[in-house]
Amino acid sequence: MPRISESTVRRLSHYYRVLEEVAAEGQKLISSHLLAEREGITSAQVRKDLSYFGSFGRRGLGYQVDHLRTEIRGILGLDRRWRVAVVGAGHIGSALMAYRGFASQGFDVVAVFDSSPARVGQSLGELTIRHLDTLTREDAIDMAVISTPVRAAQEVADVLAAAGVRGILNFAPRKLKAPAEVTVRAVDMTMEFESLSFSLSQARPGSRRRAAD
Amino acid sequence: MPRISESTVRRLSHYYRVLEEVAAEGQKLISSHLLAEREGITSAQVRKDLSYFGSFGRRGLGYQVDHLRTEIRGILGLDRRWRVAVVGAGHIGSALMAYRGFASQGFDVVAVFDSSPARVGQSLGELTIRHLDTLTREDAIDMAVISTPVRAAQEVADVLAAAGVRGILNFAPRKLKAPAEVTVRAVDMTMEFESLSFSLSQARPGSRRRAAD
DNA sequence: TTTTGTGAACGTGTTCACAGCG
DNA sequence: CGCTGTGAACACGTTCACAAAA
Repeated sequence: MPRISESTVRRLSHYYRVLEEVAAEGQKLISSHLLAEREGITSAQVRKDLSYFGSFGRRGLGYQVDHLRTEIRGILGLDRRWRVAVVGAGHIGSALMAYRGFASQGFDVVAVFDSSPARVGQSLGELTIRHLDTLTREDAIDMAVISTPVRAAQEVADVLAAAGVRGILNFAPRKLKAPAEVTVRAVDMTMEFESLSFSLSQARPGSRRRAAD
Repeated sequence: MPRISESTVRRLSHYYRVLEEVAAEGQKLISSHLLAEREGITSAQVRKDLSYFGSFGRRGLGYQVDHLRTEIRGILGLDRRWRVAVVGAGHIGSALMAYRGFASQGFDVVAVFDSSPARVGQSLGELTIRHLDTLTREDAIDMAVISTPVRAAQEVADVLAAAGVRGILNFAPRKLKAPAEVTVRAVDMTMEFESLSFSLSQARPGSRRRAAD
C-alpha cells in the first residue's frame, strides 16, 4: 500500500458522509460517478482513492453502499471510539464541546483542561475543568484539541505528547513541534480569513468596495 | 503573474506573521532562510513565493523587514478593512465573534444573523442579532462566516451571494455551490478529526489502545 | 562572499483512457 | 454494454543549483 495523501483522506471522509446519506435513503448501490458528483471530484479520482485500499466495487455495477461504508469506516478508524481532551476552555474549546456531532462519530470528549485557577473546578457540560498538570497517561487520551492562547500552545503540546497523546488538533495560529509519533493538524482561522482577503483583493483589481450593481 | 496556489497564499500569511514578530523585536533585515526556519519550509520556497509578486530583496543582504511586511500586507489585502458578517449565532459563531484578533487584522464583524425567532433581537457583543431576510446589498458585507446547522448552509450561501458577499468561510460540513465570483473556503472539523483518526489507526496496526509504555 | 531570483529537474497528486470483468 | 481498476500521461507545486547582483 502506497503512502496515502492527505487529500485522499479528506476525500474518504467525504465519501463516507455521502454513503451515510445515501444509505439513509435506502439506496443499495452507488457508482463512482455518483460518489464524485457532490464534491468537485472526478469519478476516476474516487476509484483511484479507493483502489489504494482494495477493490470494493463490482465492474459494471458500482459499489454496494453498506459494504463500502463499512470498509471506509474501518480505514478511517471510525470503528472504535476515541478519547478526546480539550485543552483551553475558552470560547472555541467550549463551542467544540457543545457540538454534539462528535460523539456520534466515535469521538468522546472525556476531559477538559484550563490553566486559569478561576476555571479549574468549574463544570463544563458533564465534565469538570482540570488543570493540565493533572493529566497523566492513565487518562488514556488518544487525541487532544488545543484551543489555548497562542503563547501557551507549544508548552501544551509538549505536555500532551509526554502523556501519550498521539493526535493533536491545533487551533492556535502557530506551527507546533511534536515528536514524530504525534500527528498534528492545524486549523488556522486567521489564515483562512487572510486567504479570503487575498482572493477578494485579486478578483477585481481597482474596484474594491462592493460587487457590481 | 502566474496563478497563485493556495499553499503560497497560506505561506504568505505565515511570512507576514513572522515579519510582525521580527519587526516587534526591532530586526531590520531578514533572510529567506530565517523566514523559512519557523515553518517546515525551505528558503527556496520563500524566495519562489515572493518572486511571484516581485523582487523585494537585495542580493547578498536579504529583505528589509518593514518593506516586505508592507508588500505582503498589500498582497494579502490587509491594507484595508473588510466588513464581515456571521451567520448562525450558535456556539461557533459566538466564539468567532468573541475572538479579538480579527479586528486588529482588518476584519470587522459588522452583522450577526440567526434564523431562530428567539435569537433575533438579542444582542451579541455590540451587535443585535438580525434575521437573514434583513440582509441587503446596503450592508456592503465583503465576507461572511457560515456557522449554521448543515441543512441551512446552502440556502444561506445563496442569500449571501445574492447580497453581493464575495467571500464565504463555511464551517458547515457540506460542499457549498456558489457563483464563480464568490470565493468559498471551508473549515470542516469533522474531517479534521477523521484525518487524525486515520493517522492514529495507521500508525500502529494491531495495538490500538494507547501509546507504548 | 553572501543571498536573492529563477529556469530546470524532480516528485507527487490528478486525470485520461482503456483493459478487464461482471 | 456498464462500470471498475489501473498504468501512463499530464499538471502542478517543490526543490535544486546556479547566474546575477550587492
